[in-house]
Amino acid sequence: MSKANSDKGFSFAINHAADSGLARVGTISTPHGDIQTPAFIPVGTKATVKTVLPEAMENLGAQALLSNAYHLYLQPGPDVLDEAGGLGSFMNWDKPTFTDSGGFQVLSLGVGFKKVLAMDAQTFRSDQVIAKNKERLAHVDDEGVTFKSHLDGSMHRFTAEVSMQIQHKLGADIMFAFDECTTLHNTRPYQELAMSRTYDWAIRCLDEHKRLTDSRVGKPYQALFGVIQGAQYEDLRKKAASDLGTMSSSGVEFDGFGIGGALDKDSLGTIVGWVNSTLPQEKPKHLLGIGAPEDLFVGVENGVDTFDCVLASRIARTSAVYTMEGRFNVSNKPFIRDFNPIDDECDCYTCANYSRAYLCHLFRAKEMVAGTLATIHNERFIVRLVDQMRQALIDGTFQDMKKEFMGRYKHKSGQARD
RNA sequence: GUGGGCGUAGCUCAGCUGGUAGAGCACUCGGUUGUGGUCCGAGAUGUCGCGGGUUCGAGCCCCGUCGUUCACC
Repeated sequence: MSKANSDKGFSFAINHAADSGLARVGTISTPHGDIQTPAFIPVGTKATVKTVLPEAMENLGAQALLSNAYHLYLQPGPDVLDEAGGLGSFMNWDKPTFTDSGGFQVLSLGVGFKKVLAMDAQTFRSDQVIAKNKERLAHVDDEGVTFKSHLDGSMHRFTAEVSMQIQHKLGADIMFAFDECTTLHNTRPYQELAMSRTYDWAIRCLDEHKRLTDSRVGKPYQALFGVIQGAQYEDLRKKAASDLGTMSSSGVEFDGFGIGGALDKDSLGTIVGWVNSTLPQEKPKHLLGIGAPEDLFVGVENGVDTFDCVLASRIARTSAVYTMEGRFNVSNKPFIRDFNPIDDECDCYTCANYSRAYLCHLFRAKEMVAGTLATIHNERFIVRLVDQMRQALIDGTFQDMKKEFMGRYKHKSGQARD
């Protein structure tokens, strides 16, 4: 049992460590309540999980939500959320909240290509991830990032200080340091350059965080997580983890850590293992942007405590749904007359009340509740899967559970049943 | 009744001076990992209204015919 930072209203306790390896079960305590880890944190980028009401997110077991500083800065602006009493109050969510720094978005939405967080080698080779006639909208320098708004083209600039100021106004319980997210396309020298910037920005985030924490008297404590970069390189990842793991500035250190950047899907576990075995064991680790079922197992067994990912909700909006047998597109023709639930092993609201045929109809008719019902299902599926991993860790059956799941879960399935 | 226009993929239409057909949407199926409810990718689809003729060759030219539409009586 270890506990860190319990005097500030934020703490992390490890309740159970796996017999071997990095996996553990813990509790993150925040001013807005606890998060039992490992946990999947659904994403509500613009202060809403797209298509779903906060009550529904609570009912499906979400312990916290993650929003984004870049998006909320552009619209409606951090002052509005500050006046509203913070992100949670604004969106009627009284449980814990996270905000991402915007470091990823100023680049991924602007620099000219889609960032890819985890990819297989085949995808990497294809040209679909390469810029295609897109205007370069962002410029990175040692001080920060200058970028154009994707909404109206206006110019803006984020620095470590700006990101911290925005995130303090947004008021989430857990914030992330401003970092430079690279891709697998970047050269090793560029990765080193970006990592050294992220290091400098991490110090500046701690300094600004300390200044803002002291100046915003009476506000609930907001925790700050440093972000580990270093791409696919073992020495860079371990150096980043070592540097940020021991970093202290203005008398404060990071409350936890995010693992970011480009990750080859096949080496996800290896990279996360390098990082988590180097970082201080007693602090929580968040794996940024990863959430495919098979990747969650790999993350958990390599010591990840929390995840966030848009995948479940994004694919839900275009009709892809998860089941224990694999994922499939419920809008496909075979499901027009399939009156079974999406997954009859699922305990979600959608599966309890609606059929594949109904969802198939809603998607084909382009009705908005299609996205709502599919998102509720997919978010429940992923939240529950990680909850089950947590229980399996406690029971000492994690590897059995993983083997059983991976044996059944096929990426392509979707046979209609009668 | 007379004159003109138009009949090409399920829909709306492109097809230059003749070389056996394309687009968008729809449809079928993939994809989407710190969210631009977007987008990307792949695929299927035609007796070019019908019947003759000219030509080596006709969706394109000629004749007839059917349908449709407009104008004028």
